[in-house]
Amino acid sequence: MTLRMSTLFLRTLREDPADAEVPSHKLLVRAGYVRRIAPGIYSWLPLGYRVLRNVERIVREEMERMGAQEVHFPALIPREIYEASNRWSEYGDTLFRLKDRKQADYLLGPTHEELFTLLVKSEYSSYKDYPVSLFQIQTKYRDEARPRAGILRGREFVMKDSYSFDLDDDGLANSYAAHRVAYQKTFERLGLEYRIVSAVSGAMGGSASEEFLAPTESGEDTFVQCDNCDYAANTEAVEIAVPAAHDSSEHPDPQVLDTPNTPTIQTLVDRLNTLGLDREFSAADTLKNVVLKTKAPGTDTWELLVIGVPGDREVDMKRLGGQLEPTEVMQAEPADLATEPRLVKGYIGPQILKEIGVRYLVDPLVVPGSAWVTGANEADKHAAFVVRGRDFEPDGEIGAVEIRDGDRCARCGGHLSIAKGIEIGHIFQLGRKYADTFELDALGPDGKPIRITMGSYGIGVSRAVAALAEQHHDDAGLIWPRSVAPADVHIVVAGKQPQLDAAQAFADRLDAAGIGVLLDDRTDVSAGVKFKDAELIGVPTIVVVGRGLANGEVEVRDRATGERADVSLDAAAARVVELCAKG
RNA sequence: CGGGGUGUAGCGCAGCUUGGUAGCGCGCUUCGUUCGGGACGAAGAGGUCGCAGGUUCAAAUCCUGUCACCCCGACCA
Repeated sequence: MTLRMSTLFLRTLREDPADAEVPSHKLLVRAGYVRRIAPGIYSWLPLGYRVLRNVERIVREEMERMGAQEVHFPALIPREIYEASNRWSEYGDTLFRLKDRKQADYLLGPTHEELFTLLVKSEYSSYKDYPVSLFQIQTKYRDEARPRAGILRGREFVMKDSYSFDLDDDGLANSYAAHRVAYQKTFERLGLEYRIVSAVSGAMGGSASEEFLAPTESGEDTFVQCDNCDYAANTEAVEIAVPAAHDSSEHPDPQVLDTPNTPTIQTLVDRLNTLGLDREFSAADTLKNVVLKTKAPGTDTWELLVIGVPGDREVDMKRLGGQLEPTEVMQAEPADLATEPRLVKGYIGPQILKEIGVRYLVDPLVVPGSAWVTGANEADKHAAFVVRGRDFEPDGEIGAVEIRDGDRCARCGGHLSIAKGIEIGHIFQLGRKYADTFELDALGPDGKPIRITMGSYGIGVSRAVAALAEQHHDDAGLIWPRSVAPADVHIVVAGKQPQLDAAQAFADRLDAAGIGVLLDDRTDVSAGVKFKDAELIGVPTIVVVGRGLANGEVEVRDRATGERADVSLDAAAARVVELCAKG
């Protein structure tokens, strides 16, 4: 089909919109793909909607190829359904709630586990029906605290979500693996560069969970990757290599030191090095004990928790929070500390925590048998040679330190580096949470019910458009992969009537061959404007019908590489057809 | 929720300190010239200066309140 720019509903902008920060947002607005309606809510204009539909099409094809079947649920959902899973209250402010004329409560679906589970429950009852995978491509609503970056994080967005239903864990593992492969194919076809990273499985325990991240500067997810092996993980889930355990007998007995006015690690290290202790101390020799508080789900009381990390490291609250979920964790405030007078701010050591009944977890870097300088639980005093396993025993280990560039890979010892990415997909083994909630059972061959186990899989469809724009652009504009581009070829008419006529005929010829054409047949703008617009819009191949036409030639340009070639009309047509066949 | 910033024409901005006829660029309309890298000239259309109240002879400008939006953080599949 041919889109004519003389009548296309499109207005490109010469300048970046004032409210845009990231490249995808700037370019999608400038090129006339989307327009903002409200924070995190966007309209899709003709070119943008074509890209969105192309992404949808590829996602749909790959889902169907792996055997999932498409359904479509309402976005408007009555409260009762969310009440059953307790999410009407649990979801909090992120849920869009509304009332109908009878004052009955409704919500706009932020995700659809309940509806999928209920649908399967209502239709299927025998083990012979399973396994089954269902998916939908749907508009989701989440009242995000802070929408940002255009369509990267919106309050209304398009998502493909699917669920697998299996009779046992092996079945679930198979469904999970099938989705994983389908996602790899999908993102490859979309032309998105991605990493599969291990994620925290969260409250459901032990099950596999992986995220598909598109590496880009503007991403909001931080992940860690090894430069030597293929290990990659979300910073919440990352594990880093730790030194070997020490033999605790090689350390001298603990020794209390006078360290007045040393409430911070730096002041402590400075002081240690003036004591003439026969060695140089650094922050890494100290054990920092950070007081936090936690609240288990369903309870109302906060409990103190002390985390021990090497003094040269910060505690990463995000990483910690991810592992402790669904328990909430926060920094303890002075008022919380005051409830336990034996905790002396700035001089806390783990030696007494058992005795006073405060839970103590250490980062794995605090290896068994290691000796530390740490607080002596007395103002202005620290203790040296405090040994894990001899002078204190933590209640457990938890990865708590902020990961640094250059930390070692737990698998191969290679260097880890930190990168940012956009989460474009997430697959995880949900298990029986919703099956339990809704009592989703199949009747087994022995006449006994079998509780179904589920997997949950999502692809951010509209977000993928933004991720593509982030990964595929240059200073001049967008550069779409052919698979999602709003057209296959952009024909620029640079000249008068003969050029226009020739371009029309050329467009018709390509159209007949099934090529998507964007024809710039505007007669009221200069060639320069058309070139700029073509680069901004980002169709992968540009054909200029201009002065070369006198010799029967047109110019074929590659948007990505900038390569140009003057060729005959026949050769140009053949070239375009060939390029599209490859894509 | 905390911190920072911005609201003036469709878009991007100046004007506000020191109150006195609301401006610039892009875009838009008409005519002419130009026509392969965001052309030129001429003539135009378009704004309750976020909203409300106050001070004043007079408010885009000063004061008070309020709303909205953007960015950073907290939070969040």
